[in-house]
Amino acid sequence: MTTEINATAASLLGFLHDGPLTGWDLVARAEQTIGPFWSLTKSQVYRELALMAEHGLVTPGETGRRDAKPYTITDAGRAAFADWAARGPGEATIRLPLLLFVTLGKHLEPGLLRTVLAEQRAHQAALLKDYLGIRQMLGELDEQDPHLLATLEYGITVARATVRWIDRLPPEIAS
Amino acid sequence: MTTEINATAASLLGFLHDGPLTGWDLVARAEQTIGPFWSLTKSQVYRELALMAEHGLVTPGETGRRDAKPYTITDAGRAAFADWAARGPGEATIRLPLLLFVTLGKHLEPGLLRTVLAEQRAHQAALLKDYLGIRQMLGELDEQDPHLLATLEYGITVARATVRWIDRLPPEIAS
DNA sequence: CTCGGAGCGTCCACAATGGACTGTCTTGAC
DNA sequence: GTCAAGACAGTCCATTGTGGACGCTCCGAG
Repeated sequence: MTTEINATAASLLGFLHDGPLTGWDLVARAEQTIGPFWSLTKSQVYRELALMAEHGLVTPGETGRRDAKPYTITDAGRAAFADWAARGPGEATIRLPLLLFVTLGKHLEPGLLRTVLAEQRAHQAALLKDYLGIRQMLGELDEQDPHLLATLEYGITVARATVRWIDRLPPEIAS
Repeated sequence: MTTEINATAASLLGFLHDGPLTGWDLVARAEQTIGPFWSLTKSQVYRELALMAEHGLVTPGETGRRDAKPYTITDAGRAAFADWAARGPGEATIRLPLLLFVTLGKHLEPGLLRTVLAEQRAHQAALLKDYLGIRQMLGELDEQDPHLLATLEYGITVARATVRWIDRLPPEIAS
């Protein structure tokens, strides 16, 4: 009978499979790996770590420099993680204020939607450029974790698709 | 000095521009228009409606059949909406458990990721088919709100991109 | 040496989620 | 015609997620 954990806790346990990490590290790790596709806040991370420690899924180590407290995954933690994984990924949670702007376009000040779309296009293009840069770099360092690569690839795919979508919007919208 | 509202309240006010709606209607409306790109729960909607009524952004009408209580947007409500819109769309919130699965793939039972990806491919393909069906239907009814169309188009673009992404994943992942 | 900023964590108020629960009306099977 | 299933409409609560303020500790540039 393993402890039932939520997706947030599961993601932390996932990262802890690679070795002990502090809360701070975990936030950074998530940021670097799934970045925009898995939001995680400090508050959340520390809360879950404390809870998981209580349930024995994780054990805190000696606090080191600057109060850094590394957590190590336990066997129970690994079991809980496997258990969560077996239940499959849950529903996605998505809130895109940009799309809200688009669907409510009719009720916005004229021209506002146009401006916002232009900004977003620029933003997505910049993002895409970043991703491509990272991919290039990883290729040169011949870092080859296919899972990270695949996630990056998803970012590239979606950013590209978004830019193309904006470019093909009919003139009534890009008014 | 208009009341500062959050994105959720703003979305409700946006829909109310088209005429009075009950909380239930608002949930349905959101579902039909931005569907997967703007999550809204009942609890949230009723809470915001009550708050907005308190602030005079919205006025409740006579409760009709089955306790249905329609809300009408006020001038203050329209002002608050315009104000929110002028501040621009905020940050997107995204949590894709599928991507979490992919990046943590290394630590999953062998084969699990493969299964999950196959399911997701099917899911996205079905979604895409739905969207295309809706687009077709709207075309025939020559319903022509370009904003709704644009949102639909986004769904199509992303679903398609996702399917292609899955199809092109390297064999080490679709192991 | 010192002081500004990065590393590390706590805490809190507020927002969002999901589901249990309660009622009301409609409809269609019998 | 009735009555059960299920759509409509809303309340409430526990849990989860978000964002920022705050407070320490250390490092390094000047």
